[in-house]
Amino acid sequence: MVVEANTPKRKCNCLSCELRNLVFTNLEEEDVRRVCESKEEFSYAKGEIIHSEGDPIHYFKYLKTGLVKLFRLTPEGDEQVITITRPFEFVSNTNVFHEDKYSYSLSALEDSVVCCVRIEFIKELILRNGKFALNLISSLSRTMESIISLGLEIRKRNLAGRTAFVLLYFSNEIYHSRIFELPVSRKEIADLISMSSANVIRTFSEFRRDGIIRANGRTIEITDMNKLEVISRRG
Amino acid sequence: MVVEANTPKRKCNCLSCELRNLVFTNLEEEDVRRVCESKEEFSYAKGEIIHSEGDPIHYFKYLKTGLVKLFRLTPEGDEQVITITRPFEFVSNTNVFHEDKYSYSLSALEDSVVCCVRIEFIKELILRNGKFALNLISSLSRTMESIISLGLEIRKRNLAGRTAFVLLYFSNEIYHSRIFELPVSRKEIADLISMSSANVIRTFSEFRRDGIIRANGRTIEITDMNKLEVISRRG
DNA sequence: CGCGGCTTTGATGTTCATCAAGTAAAGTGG
DNA sequence: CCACTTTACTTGATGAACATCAAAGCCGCG
Repeated sequence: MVVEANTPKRKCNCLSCELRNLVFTNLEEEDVRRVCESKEEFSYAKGEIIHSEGDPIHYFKYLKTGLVKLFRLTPEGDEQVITITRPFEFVSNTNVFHEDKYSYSLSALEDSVVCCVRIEFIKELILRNGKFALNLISSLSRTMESIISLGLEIRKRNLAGRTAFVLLYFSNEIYHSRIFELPVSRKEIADLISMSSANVIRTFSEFRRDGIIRANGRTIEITDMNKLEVISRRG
Repeated sequence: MVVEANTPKRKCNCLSCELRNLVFTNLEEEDVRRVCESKEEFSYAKGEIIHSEGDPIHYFKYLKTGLVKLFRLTPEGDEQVITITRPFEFVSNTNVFHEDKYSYSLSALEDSVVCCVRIEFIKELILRNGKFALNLISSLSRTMESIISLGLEIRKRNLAGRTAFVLLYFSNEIYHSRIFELPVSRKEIADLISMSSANVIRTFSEFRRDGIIRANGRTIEITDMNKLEVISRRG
């Protein structure tokens, strides 16, 4: 699953970027032009590593298109998945501003495009432009807060509740559909909710037997949304 | 344990505050003076609520002295403890900049003093002073990152590992001593590590039987640091 | 075609929550 | 200051939840 990064560069025009207002709001046109020239846009194929724990941080990154998985490795070598998110929800990594190395790894679950701006440049903008700084703080807080909240939601549930919660998460937050293609293996779901993969699979099977979902490989259809929500709520 | 807030005000001189460099570094003396005049300092007795989930956010707060517990209530009414921290480690709440109401409650585990600055004033400083903004981003990231990390550490361990981890956390991070007074009940530890209080107590008893700790009420002495670290590492 | 990784299911034992009962400790009102 | 109440703590017993191991099926890829 781990593919070595092969990252063709592209360029788009930041002035007309639909994500401009996510981070680069409140900038003069002149500054946007400078961001646009200095930025680098990297594409990653499904499965590629975007960066690894311990890599030096050079860029402020945000996800433009695709879907990514933030995770870390335990000393024993298994993965702990921290979050799985879409663009708009993931602005940069969590520790650009207080560390010089990444604490967590990031990989692409779907083909993804990541916009990278040299971190010194971002810092310069913060120093010069207060509105930009204020907006950036707000985005970063939102990103980190949603990671914290996800952790709490997982921690308070049992196996069935966690599994239901994750299915609803994909359905409601990621794909906005009752039918979707899981972007992750059963094992990765297990790594996200801190349970064994065998038991995640078993729970899927139970949901299937109870007519709550239809599951064919990675294709999932939620057939009884109410029941799934009940399980998630008091599981 | 929940005591209604009774909050005498005090004033100190920010120019000579030992915490000045935590947040209010890179400010002109004039601005520090303005912070100093506008700020309000509240004292809370052990057990008092500093603010509750849902309260409107008026202040940027940071802990000056004492020890606090950040937590939230589940719909079923039990507490989930998010973190327990000392000054320097806790700068404001996690969502001043992207919400208008608190997501989490905060209470004092020891007599505590909280410095409060009107949030509009902080925003004004961010707008005017880039160095201040950059430093603040760094502090906020550090705070949130340590919460995320704590959650991951807890999630990857079992009952004994979590209990050992928490004891080491108090010993190493909070009290810097092998002997200390627990600032929390067994139940609160259970709420932090997401286990039942009966089993936390049982684990304490096992540690006592195995000569790893001496526990007399809330007085804890770690007598076999190595063994506790081993349990924490692979529990 | 064969290999290796992901998935599935069952069997087994460990870990954990829950219930219950009892003790200690700490506040409360007379 | 003592009786009373409440809250925290403690331990055991029981069953439910979960991890682990093992075997077999499936699927994609070289």
